[in-house]
Amino acid sequence: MKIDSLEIIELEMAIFVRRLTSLSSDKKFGNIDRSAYLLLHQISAHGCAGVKALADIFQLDISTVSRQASSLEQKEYVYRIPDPQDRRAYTLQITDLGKHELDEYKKARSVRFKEVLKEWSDEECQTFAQLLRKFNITINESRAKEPS
Amino acid sequence: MKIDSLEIIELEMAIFVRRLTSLSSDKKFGNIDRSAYLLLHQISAHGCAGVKALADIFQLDISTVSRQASSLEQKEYVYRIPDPQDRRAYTLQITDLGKHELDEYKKARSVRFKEVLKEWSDEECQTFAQLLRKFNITINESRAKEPS
DNA sequence: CTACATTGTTGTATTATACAACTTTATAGA
DNA sequence: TCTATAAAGTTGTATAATACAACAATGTAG
Repeated sequence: MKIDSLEIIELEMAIFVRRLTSLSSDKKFGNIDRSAYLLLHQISAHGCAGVKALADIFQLDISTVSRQASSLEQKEYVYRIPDPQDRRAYTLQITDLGKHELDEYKKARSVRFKEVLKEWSDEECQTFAQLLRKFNITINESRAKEPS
Repeated sequence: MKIDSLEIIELEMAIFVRRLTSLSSDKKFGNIDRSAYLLLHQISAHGCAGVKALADIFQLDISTVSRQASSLEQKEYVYRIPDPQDRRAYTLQITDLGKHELDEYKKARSVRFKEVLKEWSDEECQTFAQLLRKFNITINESRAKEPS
């Protein structure tokens, strides 16, 4: 029944976050942490954006993203383009170095997941990938509808 | 192909952790956080255990678990039983109050997930639950084999 | 008996985060 | 047009979860 599944999901998600958190910090995979990864991925895949927009996307405080952006800028993984329309604002653009690091990081993570999932069948991996993606979309939608 | 799935999993997991982290802290669901929840669940479901054993299970530093345990003890969600064989050690036992709070917390989380997943079919929920559980078991095994 | 190992605690540092105060710039209302 | 308010970002400060190191008490093996 669906209720049973929900209870399993509820518990397993808590465990899952714990496991993934230690998996991620296990190896720092170079200079990038999960936050930086998501930021870099976002501007690399979906175009450059300002601090505010990124904070909205990731449901983080603007100040948090501001610091993450500074850190990325300091490492020269991104640079700022002033917004000609609005002199308060700017957008973050990924640099070649940033693209390179992002790629390396992705590769390192994929290697790790490949090893963890080496006994899983293709089908299981595909299904899991789809459901994870669907969950992320779902939770994003559900968040958008709610009184934040 | 499996490689493609792995790349999706790799990215979606990072997003997933971000989403879940903000989902969990969104509402503090009472007095319990994720760490406390996992600790309480562990000793409730799998019997009482000492700080060392719990740290091993969750891949946390002993000092971290020690503090979490103190915090739970202070809230009277657990109590300590000295180990008669080893006077350095003790085990943590859940109290009735602890059981109650654990239950409430589980319920609150389930309500939240139920809402997020309300449009999902029974089958999808079941499959997702199974794969999450399987992933947690897999990652646990893979960890055990490795040079920690 | 001595040396080493183990369980747990506590001090300290780090990291990711939020909130609040602030600056600069934009916009809307009188 | 002037003024009040809103918005984009930054920086100061606080908190929470974590790790590492130093330590105390106890156990174990040579």
